[in-house]
Amino acid sequence: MKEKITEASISLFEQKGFSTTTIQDIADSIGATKGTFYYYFKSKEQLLKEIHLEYIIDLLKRQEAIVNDSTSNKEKLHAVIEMLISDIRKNGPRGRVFFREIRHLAEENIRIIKKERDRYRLNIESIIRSGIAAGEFKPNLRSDMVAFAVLGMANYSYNWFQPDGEVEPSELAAIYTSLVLGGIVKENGTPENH
Amino acid sequence: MKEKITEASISLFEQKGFSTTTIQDIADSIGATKGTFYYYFKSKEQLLKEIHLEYIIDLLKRQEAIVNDSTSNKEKLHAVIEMLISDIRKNGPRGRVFFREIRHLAEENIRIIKKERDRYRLNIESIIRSGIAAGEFKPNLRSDMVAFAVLGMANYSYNWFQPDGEVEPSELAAIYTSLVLGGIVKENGTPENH
Amino acid sequence: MKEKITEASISLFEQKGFSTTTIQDIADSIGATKGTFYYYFKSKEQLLKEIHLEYIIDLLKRQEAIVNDSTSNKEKLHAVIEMLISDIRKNGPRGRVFFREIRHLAEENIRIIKKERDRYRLNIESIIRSGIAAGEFKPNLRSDMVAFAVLGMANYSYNWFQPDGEVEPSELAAIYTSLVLGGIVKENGTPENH
Amino acid sequence: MKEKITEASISLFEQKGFSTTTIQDIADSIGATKGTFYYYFKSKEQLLKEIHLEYIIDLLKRQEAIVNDSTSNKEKLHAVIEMLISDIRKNGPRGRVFFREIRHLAEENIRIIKKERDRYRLNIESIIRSGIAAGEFKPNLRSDMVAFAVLGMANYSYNWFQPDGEVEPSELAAIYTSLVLGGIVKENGTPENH
DNA sequence: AATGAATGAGATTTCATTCAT
DNA sequence: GATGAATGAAATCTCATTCAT
Repeated sequence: MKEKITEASISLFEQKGFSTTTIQDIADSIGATKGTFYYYFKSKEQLLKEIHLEYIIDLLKRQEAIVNDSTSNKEKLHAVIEMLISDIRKNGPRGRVFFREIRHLAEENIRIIKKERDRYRLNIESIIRSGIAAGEFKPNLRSDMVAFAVLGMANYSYNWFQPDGEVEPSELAAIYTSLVLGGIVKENGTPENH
Repeated sequence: MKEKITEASISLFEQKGFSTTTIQDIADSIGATKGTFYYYFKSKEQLLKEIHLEYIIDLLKRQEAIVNDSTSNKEKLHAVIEMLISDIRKNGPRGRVFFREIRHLAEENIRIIKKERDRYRLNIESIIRSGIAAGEFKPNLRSDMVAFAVLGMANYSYNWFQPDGEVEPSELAAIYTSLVLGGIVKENGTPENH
Repeated sequence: MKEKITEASISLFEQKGFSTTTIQDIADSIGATKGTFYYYFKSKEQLLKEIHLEYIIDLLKRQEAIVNDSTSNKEKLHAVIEMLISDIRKNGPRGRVFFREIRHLAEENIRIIKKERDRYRLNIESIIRSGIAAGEFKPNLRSDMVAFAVLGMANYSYNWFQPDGEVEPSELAAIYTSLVLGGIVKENGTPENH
Repeated sequence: MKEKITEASISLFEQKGFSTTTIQDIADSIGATKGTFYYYFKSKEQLLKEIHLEYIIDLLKRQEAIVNDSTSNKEKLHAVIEMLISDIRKNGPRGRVFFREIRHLAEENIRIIKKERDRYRLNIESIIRSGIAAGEFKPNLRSDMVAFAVLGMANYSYNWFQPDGEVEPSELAAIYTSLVLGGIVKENGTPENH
């Protein structure tokens, strides 16, 4: 039941936004009563917090599994992008709620979540830095800004990408990886993208 | 006074979000009363609509000036990115409200704004397409996905970039343009980007 | 267990008041669940009723034992005051709940309790009346008002008297009896207060 | 209107108790809406606080006027008792709310009110002490306990005394003063009280 | 004897909006 | 132009109570 409430809430938060979704909406959407909601959650905010925590913790775990892999930094970057994008099919709504509604958490919970989110970003930055050190990437990159660029690109796809549309998630991941690695300029002798 | 209300509202919407900001908050923040607000605006939503319209119309106008320039597509892309990022200093808050709060407009207004926003995106897509046709960019690019990538990257900077920090807006624009044009991979014989 | 619930409830009702204390509070305070509460009590009000009844019935029984004693009316009055005050140590919380929360009983139960409470008061009044008739007390006293005065004095002590403080209950009872019997004015030839 | 709300609330709080009285009850009883209530009061508790403060501040002011009079301590005591009792006609309900509902204030407000209430009591104690020093009262009295006794007696009258009944307020005040000053015991040579 | 899940009714509070002045 | 009073609809949350197990 708690699961059911959470799923229904994610779906509603995604469609209408957190503050526009009422407890009544949530209760109605699963055929229960408001009382039931409060039996499982202390408050609306606590529900949001749980949604955020579950999301980022799972994402971090999977990301760190990739980072700890022994492949090249190019491959790591590809894998991280692919993970984010192919996650849209299963976790798109949860992701969108995560990106959009953090503001509605209490100060303290915002801090907790932001720390994890920063860790996620710093892991990407660290792939870039390792790649520079290993001679895989250009020497004078601002690894922090590149990390932000990758995140912006990938996160934004949650707002428009249709995983069941014409382009497959893995295709989009390939396109984005290629863009980040090799850019878009046509050059003589440019090797095929990966 | 209408101007004053708008500015105060943008600042509050940015900090607390549209639905969490009350008319009372707005009135308080300019030392007026709620009645005054309703003298200048029909409703809270109408204010939000005006904020959105002013923002996107201005942005579009400036973007289309760039697109109609006779420079190369590389340069157009650079100019578009630079415009977005250097706008953060002056219009950061307005931009953030634009990106985040569109959901709170009425259906019909959402449609109106989305049309303009799409036009903005399609203009970028069209730069990519022209560049491909002109042989400036790689031939097999998905211009739509590239446009989304550029937008994601640039828009996301509204969430973290400090225009008065260590990196100048034009620097960040250069870094991002370079990334999009030439990627991050170090290659023999790769010419310096721009 | 019923006993345990009652004791815990008295303590909570005393601290937080009847309507502010929840069944959950009661259950928590004895490490049980709300279901358990309802196994032993039909409702929150029934619990309050039992608390009231037990209290007043016991008090009445003890009071009437005193009244039926063959001692003087002065002594009876002293004994009644002493009983009330020395009861604070053991039954202070119950007494405070009794005095404060009667309003939350159902009409009918209020009537029942008030009848007993009145009987308690009328017994005091009757001591005064007997004392007047016996020439122990002043002839023109309003025995009803004197009874109210004694009750007010004694009951109020439930709100401030610390039985484990500097003054012993029997001392306070002596002070109050002396006050009621002989007043506070210094007079020539006034005998020492008992 | 604020006045109207306050009066209506006092009457309801007296009849049903603070926590059992709803904002809806209050609004209904003056033919207004809940919104109106919240236009004038921040919360239910703030209303209660204002009721408490107004009551005790007014009472203290009047009491201290009496205490600063140049009359004898006997007369002061009489005047204080008379003031309390004759106040029942006009302020009975407010007084009952004051005595019963303090618990529902927030910790901090309880502290504020209790300080004033204590001052009221200490003023009575101080009359007793002065009377002892002046040789008006018996030398070995516990002035603190006597003050509590007077307060208990007088306050309790708020619970039963009908100012429009057979006994006049000033009569009751005389009876109580006489009781406190001279007691109830019939003695040879005891002069008439007052 | 005890519990955990569920509920329904209602309580406090918030807030966009209206309107007479 | 501007305001203060008032409102009504709705939102979050509470809680006594029931009931199947």
